Amino acid sequence: MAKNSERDRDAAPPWIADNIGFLLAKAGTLSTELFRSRLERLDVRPRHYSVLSVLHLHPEQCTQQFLAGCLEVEPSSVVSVVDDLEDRGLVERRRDPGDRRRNVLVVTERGEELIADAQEIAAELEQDLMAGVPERRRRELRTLLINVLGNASRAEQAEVEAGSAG
Amino acid sequence: MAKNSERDRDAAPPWIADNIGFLLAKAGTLSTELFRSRLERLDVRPRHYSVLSVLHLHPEQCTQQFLAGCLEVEPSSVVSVVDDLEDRGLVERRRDPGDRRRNVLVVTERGEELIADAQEIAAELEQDLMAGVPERRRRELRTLLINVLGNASRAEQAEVEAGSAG
DNA sequence: TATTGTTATACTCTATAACTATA
DNA sequence: TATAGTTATAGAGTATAACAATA
Repeated sequence: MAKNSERDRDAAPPWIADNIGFLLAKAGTLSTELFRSRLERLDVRPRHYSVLSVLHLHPEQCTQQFLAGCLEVEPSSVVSVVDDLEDRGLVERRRDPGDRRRNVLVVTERGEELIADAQEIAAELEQDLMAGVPERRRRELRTLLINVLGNASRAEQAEVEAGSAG
Repeated sequence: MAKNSERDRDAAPPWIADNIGFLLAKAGTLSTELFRSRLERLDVRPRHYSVLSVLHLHPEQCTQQFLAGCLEVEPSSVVSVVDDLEDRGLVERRRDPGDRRRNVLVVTERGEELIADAQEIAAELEQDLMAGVPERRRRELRTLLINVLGNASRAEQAEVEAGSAG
């Protein structure tokens, strides 16, 4: 791929430029891969950062079910991420005394330190991805992406309903 | 996840709204999944559409290496996609007489028919994803995403160079 | 019975490296 | 020697389904 990287850096191939879906997919995977490689020095991956972010912003009574809902993944997928984080002493599982089925997740001090470092990396990445784009445009991109997210969720929901009806 | 889908449809969780990387990743995977599910009735997946699109737009002397370059994937990843397409009679591999290492890929008539159908699905999906967004904003989103793509490629390149230097 | 978390399993996508046949 | 394509293999990420403990 080395042969093409120079061209790729200068301009997107013309055929992709008019396909929003492809642009979104490519931008998503590229930025995730970049984030992954920069997170390596903290020995965590994007999914760990996602989980830690949610915990950081919802310090009270955060269960694995809640996490799965926030991240829109299956609860079973949360298990291994929390396992990793717990093994590394970044979070603790605590049985909820009020409902002993539940694990309440608590970020440790080391966890908070790592979150701070990871947030720095995330902010830096965002600066790099948005280089040359004025703040107004950045806000606009955010708004547009949230709009796409909403539309996509609606479309997905419509398909689910059509599927169960037909 | 059914319990959360209603909330998810109405508003993105607040913590993701200020993280461009997460928004990009989510929008990318969501739109790809949606595209995948709509392509199902043609019995192809997004990757097949990508390959067919490139072939459609570069009808002359398109090799697998060229494809890999356009799609920014490893040449080895192209093989199974072309296998699928050839098995279904949508493309043909033809040895380049001028350089017998090369396969020149040719879209069959059936392939062109499928491309037309798939393009319709892609256009419809784009309409759905962009619902409520005026044309001017859509162009802007495209421009911003291409900008992100360029920045990401540059950042990736910088890391590769730093890695091989340090 | 329903729900939380867990395990086992499988599937998709992609990358790496070793191989072949040509150049 | 280098390049085009292929194969085998492995890894990440995620989903599904069955299960245990608890409600």
